[in-house]
Amino acid sequence: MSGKEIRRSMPLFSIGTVMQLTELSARQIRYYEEHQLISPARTEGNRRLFSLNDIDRLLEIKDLIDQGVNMAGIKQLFLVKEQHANGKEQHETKVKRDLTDEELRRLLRNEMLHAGRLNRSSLRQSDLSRFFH
Amino acid sequence: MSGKEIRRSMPLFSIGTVMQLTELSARQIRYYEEHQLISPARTEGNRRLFSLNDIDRLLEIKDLIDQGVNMAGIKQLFLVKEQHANGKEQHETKVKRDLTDEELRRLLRNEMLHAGRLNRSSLRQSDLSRFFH
DNA sequence: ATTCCTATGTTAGATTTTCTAACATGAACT
DNA sequence: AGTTCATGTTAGAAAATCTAACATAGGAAT
Repeated sequence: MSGKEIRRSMPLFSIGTVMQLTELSARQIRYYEEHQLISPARTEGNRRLFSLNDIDRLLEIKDLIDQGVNMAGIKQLFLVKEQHANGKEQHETKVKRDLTDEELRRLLRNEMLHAGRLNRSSLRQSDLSRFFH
Repeated sequence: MSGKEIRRSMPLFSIGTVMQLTELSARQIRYYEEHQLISPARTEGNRRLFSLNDIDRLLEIKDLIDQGVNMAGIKQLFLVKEQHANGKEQHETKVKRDLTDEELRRLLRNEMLHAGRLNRSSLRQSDLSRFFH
């Protein structure tokens, strides 16, 4: 169903509402956007408008940060996840082509440590979905 | 499920969002509140915060207004509906006790004319629910 | 131990959004 | 012609949000 996707990506929530829903500060939310972990829509007057997907992402981010993953790690995890969702097979090579050795090591360690967590994070993701209907 | 009720009554949306979702003007929304057709929550700073239920109600109101029902009529219809939902049997007598003859006639006519519509309105009501997963 | 970096807090000033209250108005009714 | 209803419009105030800048605790690197 593509309609579902549309609904979930519809910009509906102000940052104030999102703060309460996620228990993140405005500063944190903006910082995560600055690091391109989310890309909320904007009103004509430049105020952020968040979708359900944005909120799910923020909850995932919160989770990952609790487990010690940093911005770069989260970004890569999202990339991997996206590629996985798209059923691309060459992701291993493609994703990691432009990483330094250092980053690569850190990433692999994170993937090891938190492989199981990621799935839990997906469950957590549905927490918010369950809020609706 | 009472959890569902809680979710649907959670104050989440600013008036700007609701305006777009319902295609009603701020003036209209406030006017309907003034006539107690909705009772949105408020932030600490007194801004309105609407729930999914509020939005469903607004869509119903819009529908009824399109069919020529006025504020008083809509209020009574909501009362009847509520009573019906609560499985009260004496609603016929109780609800209409304090209506003038005139109002009663108008109400009955509306109920006749729009009995089928009201159900459609209930379908319409789920339009928005479908927005969320 | 010092320095650097990361994630977050805090503050300031500007801009947008929303609020209430008041006045205006066309349509329908009396 | 005068009312009432539903809505538009305007004005001024207050709240929410924005960006940018500076501050800082805790870890990481040197």
